Amino acid sequence: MKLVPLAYRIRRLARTRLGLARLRPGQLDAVKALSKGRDVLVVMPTGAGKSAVYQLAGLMLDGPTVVVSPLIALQRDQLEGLAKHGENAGLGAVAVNSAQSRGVTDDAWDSLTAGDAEFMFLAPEQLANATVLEKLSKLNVSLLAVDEAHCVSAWGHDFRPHYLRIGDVIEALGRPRVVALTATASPPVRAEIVERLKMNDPVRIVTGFDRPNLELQVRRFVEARHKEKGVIERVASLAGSGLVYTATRRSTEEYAEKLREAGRTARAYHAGMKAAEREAVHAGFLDGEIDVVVATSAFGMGINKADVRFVVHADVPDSIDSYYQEIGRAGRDGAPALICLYYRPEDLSLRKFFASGGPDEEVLTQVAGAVREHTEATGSVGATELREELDLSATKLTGAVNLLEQAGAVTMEAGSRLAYTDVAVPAAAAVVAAAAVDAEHSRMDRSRIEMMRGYAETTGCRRKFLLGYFGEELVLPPGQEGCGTCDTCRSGLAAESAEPDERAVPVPAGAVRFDTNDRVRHRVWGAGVVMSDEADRITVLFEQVGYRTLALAVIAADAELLVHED
DNA sequence: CGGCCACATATTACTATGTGGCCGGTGCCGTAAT
Repeated sequence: MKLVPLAYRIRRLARTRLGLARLRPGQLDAVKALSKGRDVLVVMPTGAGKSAVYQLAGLMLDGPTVVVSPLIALQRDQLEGLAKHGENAGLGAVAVNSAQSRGVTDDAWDSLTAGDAEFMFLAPEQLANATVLEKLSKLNVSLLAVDEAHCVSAWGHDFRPHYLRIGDVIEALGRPRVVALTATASPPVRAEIVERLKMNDPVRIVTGFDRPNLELQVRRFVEARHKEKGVIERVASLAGSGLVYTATRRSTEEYAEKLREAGRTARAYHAGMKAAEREAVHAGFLDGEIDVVVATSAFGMGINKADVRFVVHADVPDSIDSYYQEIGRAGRDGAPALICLYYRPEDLSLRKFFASGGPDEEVLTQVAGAVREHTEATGSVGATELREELDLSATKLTGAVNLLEQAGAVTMEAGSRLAYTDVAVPAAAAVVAAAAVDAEHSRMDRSRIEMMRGYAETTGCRRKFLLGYFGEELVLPPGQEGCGTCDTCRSGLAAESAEPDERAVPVPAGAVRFDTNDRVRHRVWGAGVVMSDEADRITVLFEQVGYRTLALAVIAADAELLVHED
């Protein structure tokens, strides 16, 4: 056999099958690593060609590729994208979901089994279906791609708990290669994706987060009505099309109406609207008929419009991760775009309410008790059997099982059978342990909200703050401090606050320095990583308690409080 | 946690302020009723 270099074969496939003349370095590295049998985590901006990574790797590896995708609408887009290249290119793709007829689903399985289709798209919930899993396990799946992989962390804990079960599915399928792809993931989110998907020492390909064409601004308000007025007047005056994000469905409708009165073709968008109406707004925005969409976080994934000129937030989102996702929809054509957050500290309270979540203790008690009884009687219980017995929705049951499993009280065995780890432990103790796991997660969520407060209230360079959150340093020409294009840099506030403030408690000259990405240990909060360092404070992400900001003066006054690790 | 609504009360005829209760985001799935 003639030895053809891997990179050459990949490039040839890209050219002949996908019609891609060139591959970006990250794409090629990812496909190479997958072809050699490695797992890969890809963090790349939208439009950089994440899809091509799993498409090429899927073609390189023998056996079908399963793509886990959060929305059926996204699955359709991907199918259409592949269909463009024609089935003859070996790119046959099918989907399995509840929105299509039984016949279409049967055909999908047939063409996958016959080898006519290489790719199967499905939502994580499908993988909880025993029939689906059984069919897949007979097909020698060679690659499992998790698209929009940040959903594992963002949705897995409560909203869509099946995201936390994908790791078990991967093992049940005999450990195919795994590729996780997302545009936005801070270091802790990356770590969580790798852990939850049980990825095996993955190659991490992370391209830069900086978007220099986005001008970053924050406007702070005391009165709610002043903030609303500010948003309306600003958006009414901006050129081009854009997005306004709000926290509630109701306020999307209110802002949209006021913006229409102010002369814009604005429409609301939220998950409470009828599907046809949502599609109409989406389509109208893409073709330019609608120039402003006022939306909850429902509007976003799969929106591919290059010339979005502004993203205005009328309410603060729940994390910098979400914020970065939402503002990242602006200026994809590379031309300047305006990003402005209209901020009131009180608006954080709604986010705290959503973060407080908390497990349904009654459900936890039911599930823990039932699994324990079954384990005593027969050793284990099937998930479907348990769901019918307790009359719970799949989502509720999975959420409870996830927590009990993380607490070590319940174990998932082969064939998705559940077993109680130690029947000597009463169910009530398992419930307490599971609630503690959930409380830890809520603490992490609240600390992420605090980071959002930090961004809104910082007097330093906002771009530096955002990049620091994603573990990246702002690279500037020598002598230049700050990006120069965010509001604090333009006003001189960032430069001013970078100078030591003589009114502040002085930091002793000989004090230990902490730099971004240093590993540290706090006497009370344990191990962590420094996420950002400013003139008088640092922010640390602690493994147990999440993000905390510490004043340098306080650290300096107590040499044992925070120390370097290693 | 904070905003909004309905309703009550107070002040004085159409409005102003206070109080208690309730609500608030993201999407799969599968099944029942047309």
